[in-house]
Amino acid sequence: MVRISELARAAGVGISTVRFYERRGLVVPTARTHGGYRHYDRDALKRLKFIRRAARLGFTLTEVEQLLSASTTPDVGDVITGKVAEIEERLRDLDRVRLALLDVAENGVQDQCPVVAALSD
Amino acid sequence: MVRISELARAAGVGISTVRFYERRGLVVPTARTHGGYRHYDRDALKRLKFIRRAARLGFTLTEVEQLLSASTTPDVGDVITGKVAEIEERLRDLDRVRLALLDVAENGVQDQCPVVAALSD
DNA sequence: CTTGACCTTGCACCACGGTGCAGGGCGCAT
DNA sequence: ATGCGCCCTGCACCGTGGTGCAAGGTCAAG
Repeated sequence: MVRISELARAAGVGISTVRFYERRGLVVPTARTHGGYRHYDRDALKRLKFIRRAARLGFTLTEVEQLLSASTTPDVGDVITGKVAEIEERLRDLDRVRLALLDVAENGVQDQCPVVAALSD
Repeated sequence: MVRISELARAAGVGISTVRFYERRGLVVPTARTHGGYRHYDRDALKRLKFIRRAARLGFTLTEVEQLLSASTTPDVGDVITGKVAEIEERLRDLDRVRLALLDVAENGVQDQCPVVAALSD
């Protein structure tokens, strides 16, 4: 059980950010002391790190919430099917950018910019 | 050569957004009429679509700028090497989330949430 | 039982990425 | 040359995702 400052430092985020995520329902303290201090277990750190990385991948906090709830909702299937399809599209797009960049690195630019072409259809 | 409204509609964005991207240097009109009207060629549409999709992938507009400039800067190599590495990390993370979701769909949640576990180390 | 570090809430502020409006000009068909 | 619709610039505003501050309370060591 750690206090908020320790949790925040471990996850590389600010204390205010942890509290902000709590308001959004994403990371809830396991317990509070008599005086109101938040206390977190080891899972909280995992959730925090997950949120940060998912957000970096372009998911909104609302989407992150859906991802987190995917494993606790009764009808898991629907949420997951949609999210997986979404993710697969992103994977395709990301990989196209990657390949286009490598193409530019190797062959230079021929007629039109391959990076732009990668995502423009 | 099309006017701004036609370009915007074709890309599925607002006119103000096109002008906003222009201020950021991302999409510049090919020409202006005597009276100041913007005119765009076919490439502009490709760039616009690229920007939108790259942004959806979690790239900031500054990063999008770097991606677009990757093919026109003199020392292409450095930019690209960094960007490709970045992208590969995202690909890994995204794919972990995808696999975790599929795992939940098939096996349900065992002890700890696999989706969280996917990105928490 | 005091002291200093850390915590609480509430609220204000910030940057990013747009979005919309006002006041005025352009361009083309009639 | 007169409409009508579209365009121009400048500026103000918005939602999202945080970040910081003030005023006060808590916790643990000494």
